[in-house]
Amino acid sequence: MTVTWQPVRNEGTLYSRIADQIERLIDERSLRPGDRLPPERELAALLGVSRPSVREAIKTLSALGRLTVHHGRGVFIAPPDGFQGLGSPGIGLRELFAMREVLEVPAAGWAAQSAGKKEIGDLLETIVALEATDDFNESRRLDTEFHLRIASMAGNRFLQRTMSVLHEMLGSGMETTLKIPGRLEKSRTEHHRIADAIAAGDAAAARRAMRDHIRGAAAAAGRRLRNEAFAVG
Amino acid sequence: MTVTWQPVRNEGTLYSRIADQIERLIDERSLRPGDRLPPERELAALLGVSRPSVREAIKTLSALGRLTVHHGRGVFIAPPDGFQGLGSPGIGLRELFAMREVLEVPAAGWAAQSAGKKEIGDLLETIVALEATDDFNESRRLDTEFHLRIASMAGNRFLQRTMSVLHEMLGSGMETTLKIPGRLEKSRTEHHRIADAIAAGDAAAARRAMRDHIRGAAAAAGRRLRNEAFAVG
DNA sequence: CCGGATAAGTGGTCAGACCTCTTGTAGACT
DNA sequence: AGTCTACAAGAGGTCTGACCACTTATCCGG
Repeated sequence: MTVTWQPVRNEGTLYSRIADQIERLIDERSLRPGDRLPPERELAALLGVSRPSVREAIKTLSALGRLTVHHGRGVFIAPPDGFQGLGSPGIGLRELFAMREVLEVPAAGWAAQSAGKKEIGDLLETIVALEATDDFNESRRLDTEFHLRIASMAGNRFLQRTMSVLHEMLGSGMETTLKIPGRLEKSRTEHHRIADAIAAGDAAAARRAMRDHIRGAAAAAGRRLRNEAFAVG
Repeated sequence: MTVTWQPVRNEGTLYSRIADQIERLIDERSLRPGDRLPPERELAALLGVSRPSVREAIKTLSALGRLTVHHGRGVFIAPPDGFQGLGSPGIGLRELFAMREVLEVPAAGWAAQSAGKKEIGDLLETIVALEATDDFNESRRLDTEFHLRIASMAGNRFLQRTMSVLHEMLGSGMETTLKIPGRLEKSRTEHHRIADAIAAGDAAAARRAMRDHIRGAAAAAGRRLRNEAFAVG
C-alpha cells in the first residue's frame, strides 16, 4: 500500500491541516476501514511535525468517529457506522431509535386525542403522496413529513422541535431504512394503521401502531448495520 | 454560580475523562453557551493534569461542536447545535411538563437497568447535598443536577441533551416549584424513592416513582399558576 | 507441548519552553 | 481633548524529549 503522505501546507492551525489530510486519505480510499495508521511517532516524522500535533489531529478525527484509537495497538480507520452526519457526531443509531420510540409513541397518542379534521386530511394526503412516488429521495422526505405532521398534531411545540432535530440527524447520518428490500411496503401498511387509529381518535391503538412501526424500522436498521460490520485490526 | 471543577478520577483515558467532565458541566448548565473556559494552563492546574491532556480533551469536544476555540482569545461553550430557537418564548408550562414525563420516565427505567455503582453513588451524593443546603438557588441547581444525572445514567446522549435544554427552559421560565410550601419536602421523599429504585435495579419502580414525582411537580406548578389541570397522558 | 516471564511496539501523560494571535492600554502625536 | 500607535499581557499553538501503561509476540524453562 503506497499512501502518499505530503508535508503539511500552511493555512489554518497545524493540527486541523493534519486532520484534513488524514480525512482526505480516508475519503479517497487510500486508507480503508480497518487499516492501521502509521504509529504516531512515525507519522509525525513523515509529516515533518511534532507528535502532539499529530495526536490532536487524531483526537479530532476520533471524536468525529472517523478513527478509533486502541491503547497499545494503534490507530485504525473506523468502519463507516453511518453516523458522520455533521450536526450530530457521536450519537449512535440505537440511541436515536430509542428516542424515536420515546417521543413518537406519546405523540401518536396525543395526536389521536386532539387531531382536527383538516390535520387528519393533510396526514392522509402525505400517505397518498408517499405511495404515489417511486423516487427514493422524495419518499424519504415524505416519510419524515408524515412523522413530523403527527408531532405537530400532538400540540406540543417542544416535542415537535425535538423530533425535527432527531429526524434531521437520522436523515443526515444514514440512508434510512426505506432502501431495505420489503421495508418500504411494510412501512406503508404500518403508516396506514397509524393514520387510521389517529383518524378514529383511538389513542391507545395509535400508540401501539407507532411503537410497532418504529421497532420494525429499528430492527431493519440494525440488520443493515450488522451486514456492513467487519472486524477492526 | 461557582463552577465545581473536581480532580479527575481514574477510569478510562485521562483526556476522555476530562472531556466528559467538561461536557457534564455544559449539560448541567453550570457552563452556559457563550461562557469562556478557564485558560488551558489554569484548567490543567485546577484538574491536576498536564496541559496536553486538557488540550486533547478540548480538541475532542470542539470536534463534536460543543466548544469553539479562538486563538489568542480562549475556548468558549458553543450554542447547542440544532436546538437553536428552542429557547424562544411561546412554549407553555403544560407542554414542558408533558415532555418531562415523556423523557424522564423512560430515562429512569434505563438508568435502573444500566447504572454502575459509582454513578449511583454520585446520584446519592447529589441528594445528600440537596438536603443539606437551604440556599434556594443551590437547591434548584442540585435538583436539576439530580435529574440530569439520571439522564446521563440512561446512556442516551440525545435524551440527555434534550433534557438539558428542557430543564434550562424550565429554569429560565419559572421560579421552579420548589418554592411552593411543602413541595420541597415532598420532593425530597420522591427523590429518595427514585434513587432507591434505580439503586435496586428495579426499572418498573423507577419509572413509577419518576412519573409520580413529575406529576406532583406539574400539579404544584399548575396550582401555582392557577392553570387548569395538567393531564398528561 | 504448554504456560508464564519478558521484550518490543504503540498509545498515554508529563514537564517546560517558545511562537503567534488578540486585546487592552499607556503614551505619543495632532 | 481626541485619536492613533506601540507595547505588554493573556491565551492558544507547537515543539522537544522523557517516561508510563497497555498489547502482543516471543522465548525459555518446566
